[in-house]
Amino acid sequence: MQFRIATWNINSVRLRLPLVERFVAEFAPDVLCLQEIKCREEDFPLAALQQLGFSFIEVNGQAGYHGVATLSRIPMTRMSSKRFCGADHARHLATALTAPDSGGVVIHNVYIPSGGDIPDPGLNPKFEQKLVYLGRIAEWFARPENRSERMIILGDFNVAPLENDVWSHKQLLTVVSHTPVEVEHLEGLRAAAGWVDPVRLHIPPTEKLYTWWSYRSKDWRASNRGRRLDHIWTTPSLAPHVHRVTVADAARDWPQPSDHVPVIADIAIP
DNA sequence: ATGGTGGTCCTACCA
Repeated sequence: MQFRIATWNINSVRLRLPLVERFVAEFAPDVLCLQEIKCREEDFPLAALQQLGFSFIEVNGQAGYHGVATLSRIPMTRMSSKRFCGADHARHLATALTAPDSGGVVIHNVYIPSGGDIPDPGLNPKFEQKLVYLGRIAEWFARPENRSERMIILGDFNVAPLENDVWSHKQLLTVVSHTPVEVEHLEGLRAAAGWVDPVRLHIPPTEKLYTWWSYRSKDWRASNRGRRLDHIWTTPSLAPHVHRVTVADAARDWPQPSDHVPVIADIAIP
């Protein structure tokens, strides 16, 4: 079985429902993981998204901020929604594909805290919370009972780990999202389950690659001061079966865009 | 060096 999975920080699913519809029409994902839906479950545009063919939809939402949702055309069940940093934030949703030929793939859709402006956990509680979140989610995946052979973790990680994941490694070393301490914490999460980054297997680390461009620039493509904040990782056994990856950067030019663009992986389940 | 934009939901807070 082959399927296409995508992650997209949508920055309000209600406001940008037309963009989700356009993305689905143009890119036909079988599984779509959204972050920053910014609504409660009861306000989620369920019927409109079911009409796009997603018969299986799970939502972990809250009013106004954060929130994640996982939509699937393939049979899928909800597993859990953890609060890794203690705060009452809707930032995680685990589901599992249940179709017999889907390999029982477990999908962790995450929205890691942004971390505020000052990269010092002593001065900035938001930065501390980000590091705590990364530490706790790593601890969770380090426990064998929380792992399985075929897993995907994807979402807005709010960390650009590699030098070519940002427009200027040197200038962003002290900017939240690319500081060494965040990169170390993200590496802790990666190592906890032996996660592989198949996006960088397909697009080599020597190439610049971004998934986010700030709203605060006149011409995002001309200035191109982007960062790769959105990621799709798989367990080692799944990584060789990711046969294509796409960053749908055209979506950054759609009307009233999100500041993030979708990242897509095509996976053939062995 | 600074301020630049955008979403939620009514006043700041968050990104």
